[in-house]
Amino acid sequence: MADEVGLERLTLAGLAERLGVRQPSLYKHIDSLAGVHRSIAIQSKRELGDVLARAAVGRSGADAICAMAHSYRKWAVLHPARYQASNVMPALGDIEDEAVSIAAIQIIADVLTSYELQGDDAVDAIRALRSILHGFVSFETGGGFALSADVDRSFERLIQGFIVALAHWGEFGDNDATQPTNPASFEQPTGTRGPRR
Amino acid sequence: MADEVGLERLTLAGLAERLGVRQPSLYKHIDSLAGVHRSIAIQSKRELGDVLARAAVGRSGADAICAMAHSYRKWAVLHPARYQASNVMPALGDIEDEAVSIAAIQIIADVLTSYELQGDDAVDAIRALRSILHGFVSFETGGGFALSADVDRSFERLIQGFIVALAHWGEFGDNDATQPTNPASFEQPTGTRGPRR
DNA sequence: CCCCGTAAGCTATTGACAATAGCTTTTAGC
DNA sequence: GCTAAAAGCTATTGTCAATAGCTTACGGGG
Repeated sequence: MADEVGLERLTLAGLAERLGVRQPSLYKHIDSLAGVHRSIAIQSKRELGDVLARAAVGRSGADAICAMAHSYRKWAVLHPARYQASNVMPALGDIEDEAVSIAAIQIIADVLTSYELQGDDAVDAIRALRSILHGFVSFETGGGFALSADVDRSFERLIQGFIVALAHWGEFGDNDATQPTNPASFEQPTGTRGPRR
Repeated sequence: MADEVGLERLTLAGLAERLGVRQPSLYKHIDSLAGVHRSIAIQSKRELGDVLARAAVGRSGADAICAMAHSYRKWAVLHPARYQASNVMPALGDIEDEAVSIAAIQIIADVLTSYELQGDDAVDAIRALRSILHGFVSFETGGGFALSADVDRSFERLIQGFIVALAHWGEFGDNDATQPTNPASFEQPTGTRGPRR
């Protein structure tokens, strides 16, 4: 229902109607609307993480980045509301949500390991890749690319550009790559922090 | 108020209270909540466009891209709700909204003209730059960059990476740059299309 | 077979909020 | 000072989330 009508127009009234049930009856199965949003977010993060992991298996380097990027985009376009939900930050102290959030981001981080970036260099690369993917997909799913020019081609270009930039990654920035590694572990999704259920 | 409480928690009830007025009195000045959102969006797009234009004046090439990117990010971080509003797509046929949307995107396009990209090559570059900026800023304003690593540095890295990729722009993609130019003219913001007031 | 506990549904109601109708007060220009 | 527009108000409606409290369907153990 979220993917059909949009996350913000997912109402309990409408959901109950679809289920052939009165609205208060839903509360035998859910906590609140916020709880539903949280469930969708967690499920979506898990799904996206799985999709990305499956895309990257058996690949490395630029090949892995490419495969993952295309899977990311495809999944997001197919499930726009779920994609949106996957970018909602966990509520403070929501351990389960935090876990799946980190897990999904870790997949992206892992794909970059073959470039053997250290410390902040790696953090920068992960942030860059996440930004690129999210930015492009946001515009695409939101209808922000109105021109007739081939969107597939634009995306391919963007990814190839990132791979080129990665090859030169050490050449710009202050290059004080002295921090510990495993840098992705605690980055988070974006968006307003989810309510505490 | 939007920047303080968030765009989605901007209520007419709350707005009226801040103004020391009863909620229905607001309708002497506004059409609807959707109309308020539209006004915020239009004003925000205009503001962002002006900020970008001011940043790029007197510069060209990588210098202009850099200056514009940093102004973009700074404005977005200072006015998160307005930034969000600036990415809402105009309602179908909303000429004024469409005009300011295109104008803002045109600034970004203009900054890339010194690279003399033709047709789809230029469209790809504009889409790439918009994606990069929007993706990064979305994560930053949404708290998506949780690690302690320097966010300024990550952003600088991302922009430098894009500039490097731009220098190699002809080397990847199908390179069928045969379409007419002025490619930004009708791209649009992202997000769900705004309601018809 | 019945009893009982639980799961799942229902009606009624409340409170927040957007929106409209219709009336009254302010205020600015002549 | 008069008048008309601007700006405010109360009262009300409709949608939606949420809670309270009751009823029904069902399955396992005595």
